[in-house]
Amino acid sequence: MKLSKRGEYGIKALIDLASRDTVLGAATVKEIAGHQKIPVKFLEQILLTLKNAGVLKSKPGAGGGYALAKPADQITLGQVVRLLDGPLAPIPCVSKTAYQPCVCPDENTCGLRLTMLDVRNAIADILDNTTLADVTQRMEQAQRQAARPARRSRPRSRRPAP
Amino acid sequence: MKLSKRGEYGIKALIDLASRDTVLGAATVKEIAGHQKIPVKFLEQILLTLKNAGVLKSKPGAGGGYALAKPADQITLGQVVRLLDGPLAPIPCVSKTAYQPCVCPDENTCGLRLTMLDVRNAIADILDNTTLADVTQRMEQAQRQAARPARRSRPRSRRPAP
DNA sequence: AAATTGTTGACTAAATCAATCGTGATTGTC
DNA sequence: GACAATCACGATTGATTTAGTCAACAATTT
Repeated sequence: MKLSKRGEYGIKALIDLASRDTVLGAATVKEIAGHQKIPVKFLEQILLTLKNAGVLKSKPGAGGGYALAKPADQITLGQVVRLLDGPLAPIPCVSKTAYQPCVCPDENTCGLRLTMLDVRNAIADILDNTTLADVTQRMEQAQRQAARPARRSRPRSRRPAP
Repeated sequence: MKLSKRGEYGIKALIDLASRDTVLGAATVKEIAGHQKIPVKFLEQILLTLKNAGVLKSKPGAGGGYALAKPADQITLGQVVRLLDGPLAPIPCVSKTAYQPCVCPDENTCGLRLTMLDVRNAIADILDNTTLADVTQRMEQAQRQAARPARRSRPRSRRPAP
């Protein structure tokens, strides 16, 4: 059930790009790699496939680099994970985008399939409804909460021990 | 985000065992492998680790085989997947059972982590609350529904074509 | 036009996962 | 007690994924 390094690095790079000032525009592979502790050459591969898929655009030459090809609220994590990591579904017979039949005699009564379908839907519900913009917004919110004293840890009245 | 073959085969084997008549008791590796189309030798490994973890018990020799070590409603898919496939969490820094710190400067404001934590919780909610008994029960229900004519496919009054 | 900076693509090495093979040890039956 | 069935274990092979390298190619700046 785990996300590959490819997917992890790809998302981190996209978040990095999305949380930059939009005016700054392009960032170089080296910058992102250094900032996010990602092996440079591996990141090149990843950004390249993201570019070929239309998620990123790049400008070669001096002063060039990578930038988002569309607004951050139009890029979902679901798209990205599927691109870099393959289908979200734990097993192919519950995938919507890369369905493959399995060997069981009847898919509609297969116990494994029924449960894994739930899992797939739960994952897809989250990732397909979370955009890069959502993520950066949530990060900023978390940073604001970290800055001011946390409300939850405020001491509250205690009951006397029984 | 995918389930390994090891996990898939393990769950299938357990479902197979759980849906047998409890009186029948043990089933042999060969039987299960044949029934579920699993390579015999691979299944041996899997059932062995399930036995060592206390999920299965085995009786060697003629007339022997594997059986559940405890009632089906006390075995959750979460346990099984973790045993055979490792932690449920997509990335180690959101795992409850196998937490590993990640490289990001602050885990509490890491965008990737925040989203993947949601995903982990969604997966765990399902798998840790689904027992083998739940699965077999659901299978029987699906079979009953498949047997009688489906209500949804009943022909209904059609509108005239425009 | 040359130098610099950066992308592109092909290729290789290491690690993990899936599956198989061979053999030993244990139990029940005749 | 001998035989057959079955689990137990270690080692090995092959495929896939991950990671990293090298050598070209493209555009911008001077």
